Amino acid sequence: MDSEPAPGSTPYATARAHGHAARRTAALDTASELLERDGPGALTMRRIAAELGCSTTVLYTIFGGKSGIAEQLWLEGFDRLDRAVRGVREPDPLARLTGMGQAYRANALSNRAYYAVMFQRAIPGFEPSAQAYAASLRPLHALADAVEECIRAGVFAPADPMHIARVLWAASHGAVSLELVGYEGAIDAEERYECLMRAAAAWFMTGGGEG
Amino acid sequence: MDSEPAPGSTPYATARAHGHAARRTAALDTASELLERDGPGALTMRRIAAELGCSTTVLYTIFGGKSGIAEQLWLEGFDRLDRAVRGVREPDPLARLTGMGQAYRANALSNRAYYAVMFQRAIPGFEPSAQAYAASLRPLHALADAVEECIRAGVFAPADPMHIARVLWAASHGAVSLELVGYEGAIDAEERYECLMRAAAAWFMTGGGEG
DNA sequence: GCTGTACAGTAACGATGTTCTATTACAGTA
DNA sequence: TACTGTAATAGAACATCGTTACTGTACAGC
Repeated sequence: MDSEPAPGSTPYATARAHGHAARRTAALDTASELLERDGPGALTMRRIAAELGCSTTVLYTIFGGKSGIAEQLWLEGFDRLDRAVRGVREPDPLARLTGMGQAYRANALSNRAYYAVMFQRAIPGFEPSAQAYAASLRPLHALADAVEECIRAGVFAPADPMHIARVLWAASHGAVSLELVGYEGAIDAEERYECLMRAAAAWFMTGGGEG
Repeated sequence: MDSEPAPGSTPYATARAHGHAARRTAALDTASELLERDGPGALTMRRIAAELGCSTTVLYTIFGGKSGIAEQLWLEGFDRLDRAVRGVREPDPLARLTGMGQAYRANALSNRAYYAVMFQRAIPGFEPSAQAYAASLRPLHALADAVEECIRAGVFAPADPMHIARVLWAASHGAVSLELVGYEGAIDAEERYECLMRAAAAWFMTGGGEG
């Protein structure tokens, strides 16, 4: 889409001039588009290469293999989630926390394919590296920060913010996961989600987080 | 399920059907063993046939394809879950409900591969049929029954039992799902799980289920 | 014993991720 | 300018997957 080579220059020259970076981002853009448009099943090395106008060999030199591409998409998915969660700017701590919950669900619903890659092992052979895993914890830390402010504001009883954040994440994830799989009908999914969030929040207000 | 030719119940037809049924259960046993031993990735038509000592053609005549086998395993997974949940025989309604939650987690932990098939789309092309989906709701109804008794006993505030059951299931599923994926460390998984269950239960005791 | 049909085994087809091989395009030198 | 070396690429090949066409075979009914 960008990085049009100068007239007369060959692909080789372009790759060399811009380093692999341009080719790399172009490949990731293609993979991302393919993932969102046709789902994880359509994410094929040959298809990425075809849409990119090169052979699959290039993908192997850049990413090492399909797992390399999968990991980048995995990271992109968590980055989107992180931006969605951190984009909630409510001044009130509890409102921010519940807003983050809604942002979590909204992000999952509008990035279903990414969510499948992140949490449903949609790309068969892929397992995230420890490095990628560590990076994926950023949204959880954002949640924990909001929880900590709730505790400081006296809205939540004193407890380990990270513990509470993990519980809240698990609740959100469970509701959204079942909704995305199409389980138990999507009709009341939003109501169910908010009910679960309220339940968890109420519990931590009364100090249940300590037991 | 059916596949009985049925027109004219000649002894040969029934004998053939019996042989058919025997091969069918043998194939499912092999598939199940393969699934549990080597994971969903090892569930291959050729491999099932090899372990069974026949060609893949047989599997296609019996199950129609890999999706047919996947659906049987899917149903078996939900059947195990159902048996685990209904096996809780606590007389006290609330104790039974929390016991069911623990049974849910225990069943998932000891049937990881099945859980992956059921909730993580571990078999790429497989989508459960509407029939299978309906059958998979049995454990949810068991949960709803326990909830209803909690309401009748005055432990839970009056509300739609199915609604509460779904929320509880979502919470359980979220915690277990993250635990199975290896997310957020498995160290405090049990504590986290119980915390979430207590939070949800407490919420419905105070009548949060109506709002 | 013969015929027809339904099933099983073999081999093939298309597609996948991955790798091997040969070619090509460029940079640096004499 | 011509040569050499290196890096990247394309294309075909390999192993595997789900699936299916073809072929033989074994059994029920006459």
